[in-house]
Amino acid sequence: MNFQVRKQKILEKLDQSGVIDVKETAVALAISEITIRRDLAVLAEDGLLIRTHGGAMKVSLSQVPVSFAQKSAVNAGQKDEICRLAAQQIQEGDVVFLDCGSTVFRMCPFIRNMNIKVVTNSLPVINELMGSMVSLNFAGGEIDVERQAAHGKIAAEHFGKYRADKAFVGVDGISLQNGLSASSEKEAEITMALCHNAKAAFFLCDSTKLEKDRYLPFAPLNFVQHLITDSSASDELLEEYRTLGIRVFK
Amino acid sequence: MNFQVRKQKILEKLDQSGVIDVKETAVALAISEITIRRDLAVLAEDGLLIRTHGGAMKVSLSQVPVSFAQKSAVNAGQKDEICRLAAQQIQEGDVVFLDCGSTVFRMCPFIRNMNIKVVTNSLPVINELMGSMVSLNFAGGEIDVERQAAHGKIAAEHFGKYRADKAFVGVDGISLQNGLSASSEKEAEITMALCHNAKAAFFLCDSTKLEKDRYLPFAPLNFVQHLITDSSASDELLEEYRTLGIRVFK
DNA sequence: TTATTTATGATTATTTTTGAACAAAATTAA
DNA sequence: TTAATTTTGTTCAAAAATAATCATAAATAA
Repeated sequence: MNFQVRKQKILEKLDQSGVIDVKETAVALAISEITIRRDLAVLAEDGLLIRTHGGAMKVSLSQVPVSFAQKSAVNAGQKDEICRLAAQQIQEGDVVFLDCGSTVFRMCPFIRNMNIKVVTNSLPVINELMGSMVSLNFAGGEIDVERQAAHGKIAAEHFGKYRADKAFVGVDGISLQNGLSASSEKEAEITMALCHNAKAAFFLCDSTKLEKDRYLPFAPLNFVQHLITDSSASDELLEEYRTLGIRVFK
Repeated sequence: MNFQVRKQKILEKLDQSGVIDVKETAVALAISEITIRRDLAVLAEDGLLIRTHGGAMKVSLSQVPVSFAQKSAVNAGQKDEICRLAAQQIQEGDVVFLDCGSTVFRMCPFIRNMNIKVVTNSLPVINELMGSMVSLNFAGGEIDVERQAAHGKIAAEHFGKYRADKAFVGVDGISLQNGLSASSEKEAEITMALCHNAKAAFFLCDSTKLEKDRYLPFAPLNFVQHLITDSSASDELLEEYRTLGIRVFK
C-alpha cells in the first residue's frame, strides 16, 4: 500500500470519526507506526489535518451542513411549488427578508440569479446563496445550532435597521380561529421583527399546516396580508381566508 | 501488445480502482516493469494520471478542496503552531472574539471542546464550530463573499454590544517602524472593533508577516499587547518587540 | 535486401520509502 | 511538584522503486 492509498484511507477515517490514533491506524492499515506518523506529518503540512499527540484531528471543511438539507427535502414537492410562487413575487432590485425556516430555504434556487438584496438570519440560506447574484446581509446574534440561524433580541433588532420591500416567512401553524402560532418564542419573535420592517409580508404555508395550531399563538389573522400555499390546499378553506381580506396564492 | 492497447488497459484499470501498482500491472499485461513505468511517464505527461512511487493514481483523487479551505491550508504547519498557542490562552467560560482571517479559522479544531462563547464575523468559523461545545454568536451585516465574512459598520457595531475576555485577530502586516497595517479598510475596521471591546487582544502573525508593511497602516505598535508567532521567527527580532512591552508567544 | 529508427528488456547506480533503535520531548499519573 | 509512561524526532540500515545506460528485437524506410 503506497502513500496515496494510505492518505485516502487516513482522511476517510478522520472524516468519519473526527480524530484518529497513530496506533489504531497503524494496525488498521497494517503498516508501522513510524510510517503513519510520517504520513500525518505530510498531511498536516498540507493543512488536511491537525497533528495531535498520538494522532490527528480533522479540519472539517464541509461548508454546507448536511442535516438541514435533509430536513428541507421533506415535502419537497409541495415546498418547491410554494417557493416558485414566492419567488415570482420578487422583482429585480428588491430588498428581501428571508426567515430561517426549511420552506423559505428552498426559495434559494429560484432567486439565485436575481439582482436583489437578501437579509436573513438563516445560515443555510447564506451558504446556499454565497457566490450567487444575490447581495447578502446576515442578521447577527446568538446562533441556535438546531435551527442553524441567529435568534434573540439582537437578531430581531438587526432587521429593524433595514427596510425591506418584501418579507418571506415560514408558518408553523395558522388557523381561521386563532391566527398565527409558532412552536417556539424564538420563531415568533423573528417573524414579527421581519414583518414589522417590511412593506409586504408573505407567509409560506404548505397545505398540511393550514388550520393547525401550535402552542404559542403570536399574531391575529388580520396580521396576514399574503399567504402562499400549495395546490393540495382546499379551495373552500382558502376562500374563507380570502373573504377576510388575505391575498392567497396557490 | 502495443502502447495504444496498454494505454487503454491501464486507464481502464485506473478508472476502476483509483490507484494502480507497477508490479501488478506488469504481470497483468504480461510486460516488463520498465515498460509500464515508461507508459505511466507518458500518461502522466499528458495529464491522464498522476504518477506515484510504485504506481499511479487517478487525477480526481489528488484534487484540492474549496477556496477558503485552500487558503487556510497555506503554511498550515506554521498556522497550527500559532493556533495551538493561541488556544492555550483561552480558559473555560471565556467570551472570545475571533476575526475572519484564515489563520484564526485554524483555531477552531483547538477550541471545539471548550465551554466558551465565541463571537465572530467569519462564516467558516461558524460552520466549523457548529455542533461543537462552543456557544456561537455571529456579527451580522453585509456579507463579503470573497472573505466569507460580515463587514462594514453594522458588523463592527455588533462587537460593541459585547465585552470579550479575549480577542484573536490575524495580522496582515506588522513592523517595528510602522506598527500594524492591513490590506483593506474592511480588515482594519473589524480588527479595531474587536480589540476595543476585548479585555485583551492577541495578534496572530506567522513569521513571514513580521516586519512586513501593507498599504494601510491603522494602529501604532503600542496598540499591540500580545503577539503570537511561530518557531521560525527570529529571536533577535522578537526581543525587540519584547523590549517595547509586547508579550510575545512563540 | 540493408540501414535506420523505434520499442522493449536487462543491468546497475541512485533515489525514495520504510522500519528499527534509541534519545529527547511531551503527556499523564502519583 | 517529581516520576513513569507515552509519543516523537533522529539516525541509520534495509528494501523497494526508479533512472540511466546499454543491448536486443521489431518495425519501418530506403
